[in-house]
Amino acid sequence: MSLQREGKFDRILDAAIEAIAESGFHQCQVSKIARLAGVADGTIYLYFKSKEDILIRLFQSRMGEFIASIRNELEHCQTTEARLRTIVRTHFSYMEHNRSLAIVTQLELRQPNLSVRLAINGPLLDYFRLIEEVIQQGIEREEVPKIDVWVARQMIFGSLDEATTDWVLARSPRTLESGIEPMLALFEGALRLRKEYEYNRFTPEEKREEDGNANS
Amino acid sequence: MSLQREGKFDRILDAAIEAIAESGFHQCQVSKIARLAGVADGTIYLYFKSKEDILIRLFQSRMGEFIASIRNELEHCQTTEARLRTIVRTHFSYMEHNRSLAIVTQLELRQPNLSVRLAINGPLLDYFRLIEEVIQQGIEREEVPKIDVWVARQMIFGSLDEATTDWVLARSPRTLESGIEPMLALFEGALRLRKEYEYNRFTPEEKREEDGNANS
Amino acid sequence: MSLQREGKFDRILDAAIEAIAESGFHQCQVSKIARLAGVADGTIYLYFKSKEDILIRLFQSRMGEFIASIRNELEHCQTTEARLRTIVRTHFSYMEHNRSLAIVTQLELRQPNLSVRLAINGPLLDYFRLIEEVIQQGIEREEVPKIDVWVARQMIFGSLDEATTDWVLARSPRTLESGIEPMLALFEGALRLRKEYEYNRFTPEEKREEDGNANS
Amino acid sequence: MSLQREGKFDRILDAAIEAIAESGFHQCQVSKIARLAGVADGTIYLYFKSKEDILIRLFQSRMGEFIASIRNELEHCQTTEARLRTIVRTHFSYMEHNRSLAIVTQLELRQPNLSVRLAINGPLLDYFRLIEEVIQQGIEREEVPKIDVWVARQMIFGSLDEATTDWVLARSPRTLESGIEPMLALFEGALRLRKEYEYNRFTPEEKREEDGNANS
DNA sequence: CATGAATGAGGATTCATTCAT
DNA sequence: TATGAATGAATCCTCATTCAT
Repeated sequence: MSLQREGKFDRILDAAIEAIAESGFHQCQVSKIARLAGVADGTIYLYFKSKEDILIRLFQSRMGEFIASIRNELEHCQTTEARLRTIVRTHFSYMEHNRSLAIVTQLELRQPNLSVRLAINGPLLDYFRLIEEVIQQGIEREEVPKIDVWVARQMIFGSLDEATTDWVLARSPRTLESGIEPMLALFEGALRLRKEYEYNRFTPEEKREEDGNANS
Repeated sequence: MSLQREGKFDRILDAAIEAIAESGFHQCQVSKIARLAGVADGTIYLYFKSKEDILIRLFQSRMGEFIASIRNELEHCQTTEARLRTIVRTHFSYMEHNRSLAIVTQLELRQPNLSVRLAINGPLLDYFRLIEEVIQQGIEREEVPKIDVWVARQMIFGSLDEATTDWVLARSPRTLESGIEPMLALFEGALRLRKEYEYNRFTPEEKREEDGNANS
Repeated sequence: MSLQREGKFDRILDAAIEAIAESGFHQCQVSKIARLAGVADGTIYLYFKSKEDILIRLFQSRMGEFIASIRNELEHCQTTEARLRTIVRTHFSYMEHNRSLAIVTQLELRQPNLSVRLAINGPLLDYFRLIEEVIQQGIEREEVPKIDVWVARQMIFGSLDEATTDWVLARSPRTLESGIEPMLALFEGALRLRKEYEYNRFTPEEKREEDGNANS
Repeated sequence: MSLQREGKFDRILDAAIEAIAESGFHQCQVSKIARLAGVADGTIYLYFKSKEDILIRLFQSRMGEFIASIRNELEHCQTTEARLRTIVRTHFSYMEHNRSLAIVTQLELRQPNLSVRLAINGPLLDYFRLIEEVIQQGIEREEVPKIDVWVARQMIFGSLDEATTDWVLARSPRTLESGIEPMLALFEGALRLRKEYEYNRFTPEEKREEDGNANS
């Protein structure tokens, strides 16, 4: 029963992503989502409080997965460089492999609507915190000089977000993933990242390990 | 006559900025803008094609001014560092001194609506081009290594935009202008900016000049 | 379900006839029709595409019934005289017994609006064809000399229509039905109708039969 | 001055006929009429009370001319046949030579609007009276049996009107004037018109005179 | 007389949401 | 749980008319 519930919940969420990506949140009627999900209009309201709630829960659910998967990958990273690389790579490839979701995230979720913004804030602040932790850790590990963590986070998230929006709007014909290395290089410069091998040149085993991660 | 026309055009635009910033574009009735501007509802439509057209022309007009003023200031800059500083400083202080406009720009203009996006694209691409020109010039002047100009622009604009949105949403209690120096430091690192005095250490007079500019 | 649907469709149509006859099509708000029909405003749009569509479907529906009932009565007529009488009598009595509909038909449906005219044309041409068939048949049966069928139809329909409009506008205090016999006499003269008894004076049984029909 | 006044009055009227015929009364903005007439919007209101007043005065003016010209021609007619012929011929050829006016008369003037109808009624009743007089005179001169004058007028006007509307709507490819003779034949039959030569076969001079008129 | 910029009333329609079944 | 027919709130825009010049 609960499984069936979740089945329908996710079916509606998936239908919503496609429908909203296709026609936009306002243009997309609840009845279209219902049709795509194979349920009656009224059934939507057994799982979601409102149309807006679909958008919010959609973001919370997918963004939660996204952050969890980054956190998981970060576990295996030894260096700040590797951590940054993980963030950039995961951000770009996740978006590139979920274009409909990216459209919703980059365009439709930018609703000037207060309640949407507030609800979105939660997962977004989680992501911000994650980025800030990586920077903070870099500072503590002395890979990064004492910089303004808040502003650095703005830079990192803002850059990733802008690149993703550019790609969604097809402002350039490039793939999103082709931006990983150049973006990473900028971040490393911005953070004055001292690479492991630069100061740890006598512990080549660490370096190798890290290289492996970096190239994966 | 034409003067009066322009007077009314701008009065409506100013009224729209306040009204939209206060209640949001969709929630804000045309009659509210008319009331604020001190004209009849119908008069709006002598100057604008539609409610949406107000939003579009608003952005085009104010963003045009903004870009023109940056371009003007850039004329007087001798170094890439000074140019970057001009961009960051002008961006942040313009927004901080026009909070209602910033709200409209950062929140209301992010309409997922296609025709709005298309109309907004023009001035936005102008701004992108301006940033890219600064970077390109830096490369040509060998102040900046050969980097990916497109991605660097994404970083710079994305960072400024995210910082502005953070400030508008009051995600932090900081002023926007307090972010100028830290953000600039990040950009300089990202671009591996070779400062004038580093390689021109024998022409200290230039350095002083540039410093003066930077502190203005 | 479908029965309820039809029930509501007709209730809206009846409400529309009353409301439009009372205040005119343009003056009559959709919400007034909804109120009269006992449904919500939005419900109207489950059954009709637009306010104009109500007017069109109204004519198609009622004019369809009207033509069908004439066609049905014509089946039992043996002579052209009887057929003409059926047309005149049915036209006048139908209108006289449905004054609101007549008002809509004679006044409101004369919208100079193209899409209304086009939609109305269908049933109207049906009626024209019906009249022309009666005349043509009269010619073939040699009750009527070879006249211009098209012009004869114009005369018959034009006369009936004008008389109905006169009555609707109360240009005379007469009842519409009091015009049946005089109008019929004119038509018979116009068509030089050779009455049955004139050339069939030796088959009085036919005459009687036809008289019976004519007076029914 | 008064001449100039009339000049402008008529220019506006002519502009209105073209504009209304082209786009319909409701679709045709006052400013379009003003542009066509070469005057400012406000000037219209120096000559007409309202937009509706244009329509009304237009009909009164042109219909007045039309009726006057028929009355004038009727003066020279000796027989009812000649008079009927004059009415049919003048009606059809006037309309055929003034198509824009015909469009306005047959379509746009059929406004379900009460004040328009009332104002139109005047000239229309004049025309009705004119027709009725011809019939009445026919009865008095014993060219026509004692028939219902009111209904006969309905038939005559209704037929002419319907034929004109058919032509305006291009329901048939025929010219309007090709309907003169067939229509006249129908009217003569309807009125049981005793032609002069039938009962005056001993006064051939009258007959000749009338023939001449009839063929003109 | 002439202008034309300014006025402001007025209503069809959509679609998220409900609730009887 | 699931349905889907019914609900009804909420607003942009047009354009005839005015009146200061």
